Parts: sequence; C-alpha cells; structure tokens
Amino acid sequence: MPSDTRLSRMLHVLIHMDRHAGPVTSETIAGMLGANPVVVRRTMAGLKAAGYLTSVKGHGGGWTLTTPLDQITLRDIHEALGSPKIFAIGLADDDPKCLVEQAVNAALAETLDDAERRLLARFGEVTIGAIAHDFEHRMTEVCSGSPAEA
Amino acid sequence: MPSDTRLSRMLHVLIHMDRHAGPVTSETIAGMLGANPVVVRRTMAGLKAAGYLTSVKGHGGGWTLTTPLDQITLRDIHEALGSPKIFAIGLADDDPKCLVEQAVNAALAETLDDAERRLLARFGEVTIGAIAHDFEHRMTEVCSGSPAEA
DNA sequence: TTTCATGTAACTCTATTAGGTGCGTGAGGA
DNA sequence: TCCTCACGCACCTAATAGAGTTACATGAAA
Repeated sequence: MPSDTRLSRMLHVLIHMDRHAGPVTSETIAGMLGANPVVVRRTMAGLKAAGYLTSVKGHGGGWTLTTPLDQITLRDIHEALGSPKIFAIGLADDDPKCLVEQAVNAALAETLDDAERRLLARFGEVTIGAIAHDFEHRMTEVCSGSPAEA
Repeated sequence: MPSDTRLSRMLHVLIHMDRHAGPVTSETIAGMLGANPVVVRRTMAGLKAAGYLTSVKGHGGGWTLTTPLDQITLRDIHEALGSPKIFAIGLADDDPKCLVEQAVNAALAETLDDAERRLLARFGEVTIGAIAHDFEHRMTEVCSGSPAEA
C-alpha cells in the first residue's frame, strides 16, 4: 500500500549486488525485486549519477557496485534518489495571508521539519553495510537450527 | 503540492470557529480555507464523530465547536481524521521471503516506526489552544498600535 | 411549504509511483 | 561486417489517494 518504495528497493538490490561478483542486468534485478527492468534502470540512474555504481552496455554488461556498503548510508541513497518527499502530510498553503493559517503553518512546519531532520539524521547513521551484516546474522540463525522456523 | 492537507485545514478552521460565536456553515468555512464545502463536510465528519464539534441542519445551522481548544491536541485531530498515513515512504513488500529484504525491512521499519512514534508523541503535546495563542501574539505584533479583530 | 444547510453517493481532476512498449546507442561476439 | 545484448530515454497506461464537483435526500427553521 505504501507509495514510494524506491529507497527500500535500492537497499535490497545493493546488498544483493555486494554479494554477487560481476555485473548484474536490470532484468535480473527486476526479477529479484518483483519489479520492471525499466523501473529499475530509472531508479538506479540516480545512484549511478551519485557514483555509487556504474553501468555497462552490451554483452556481459549490467550494473556494478563501486562503493563499499559500509560507506553508504540510507541518507546517501535517499539523496541519490533526489530526496523524495518523506511525509504524506503537508500544509494547505505555503504562504497564506491569513494570520491564523500562518500560526498553524508555523506550528505544523516546525514539528514536521524537526521530525524530518531527526529521521534524516538517523538515516545518516545507518549504513547499508550494517543491514547486510544483519542479514548475515539472520542467515546463521536460520541455518543453526535453534528455533523451528520456516 | 503536498497531498494530505486535512490536519492543517482542520487546525485552521477550529481556531477560526473558536473566535466566532454561533454556528458556521460549510460554505463559510470553505471560503476561509479556499476549499470546497463538500470537502469541508467530509473532513469535519470525523471531528464530529469524535465529539469535538456538532452540526445542525437547516436555517441558522452549521458547525459549532464543543470543546475548548486547549483540550484538543494535534494528535487528537489526526486520530479523528482516521489516523491517515504519515509517511510517503514505505516498504516494497510487507512480508518478503527474501532474507535480504527482511533485513532491509527490519532496519527501515524500525527507523520509520520510531520516527512516527516521536512525531505522534509531539503531536500529543501541542494543543490547538497553544497555536491559537501564538496567533494572538502575531496579531499584537502586526497591529501594534491599535488592536483590531479579524 | 419554502428555504437553508448538512449528509452522501458518485462522479472528475490532479499528482505521483509504478508498469510497460518502442527505439536509439554502444559494446562484444560470431 | 553483422548480430545480439543491455542500458538510456521518450512516451504511454495503470493504480492510488486527496481534493473538487454535481446531484439529491434529509431535517430544521422561518
């Protein structure tokens, strides 16, 4: 149901790429994400422009990670995606004449801006490498056979 | 440009209603908000159901505030509106089989849920009365010489 | 009984992400 | 050389959700 899944998808694919030697095609990535190859290229264009990966055309081409995952934060990816809108909630009018609405805007904007600053700061603290490490941990848990889980 | 402006608009209209004796029609409210009367009724239905105001049909009818503004928080209004989605960002798949995606989801969901909890907690601390008071302050600043009512 | 105002159903409009087709471009391989 | 693969991009459609709009029923007051 959520609208913008680009950040989530890029984290997912970057970790897969890190565990895969050699270039990966948009077709393969789309298969991993359950998405469309064109959407993959479209979304990854920003990460390429930001220098986190490269793309090569033709035979044996595809996408290659160029940056260690522990040097990329969630905030880096969010910004590489063009810093999409974070909140679904917003102000009715950004520059109203009504003083009441100005007061409402001041209160709401301050609260939302503060929440956004905190969230982006948190995004800046979490590296994709840390998530990849958590994945490794989940792997060992599943294969160690401690709890009977699917 | 933002999508969901209902909270913002409800704060705006509640403060106006608090400064206005007697019922206010949807038509009048729509004029204040630069919005549509039907949209106003649709949005305010939730606040009525939550008991913050009443509505009366027919001649001399309209909307009346029944609760002091310093007893209503932003969180109250948000919940009266049905607790709409706060974030425009979401997970690609809520229950993925891929362990990588599970790790991504765990990291992203924890960060977003934490941000949402903090934001809602903050909403719970801000009363509409406080915003109305800030408006009064803005009035005295603008009309420093002669006090005028809007 | 006429008028006014809410209550709702059932549309359209708008913005945004996502899905999809087609074609151009460039890099290898046969 | 020629063909195939894979990205790049233009341009469409689909799905979603808030907002706008029309139409009509309901109920209360003049």
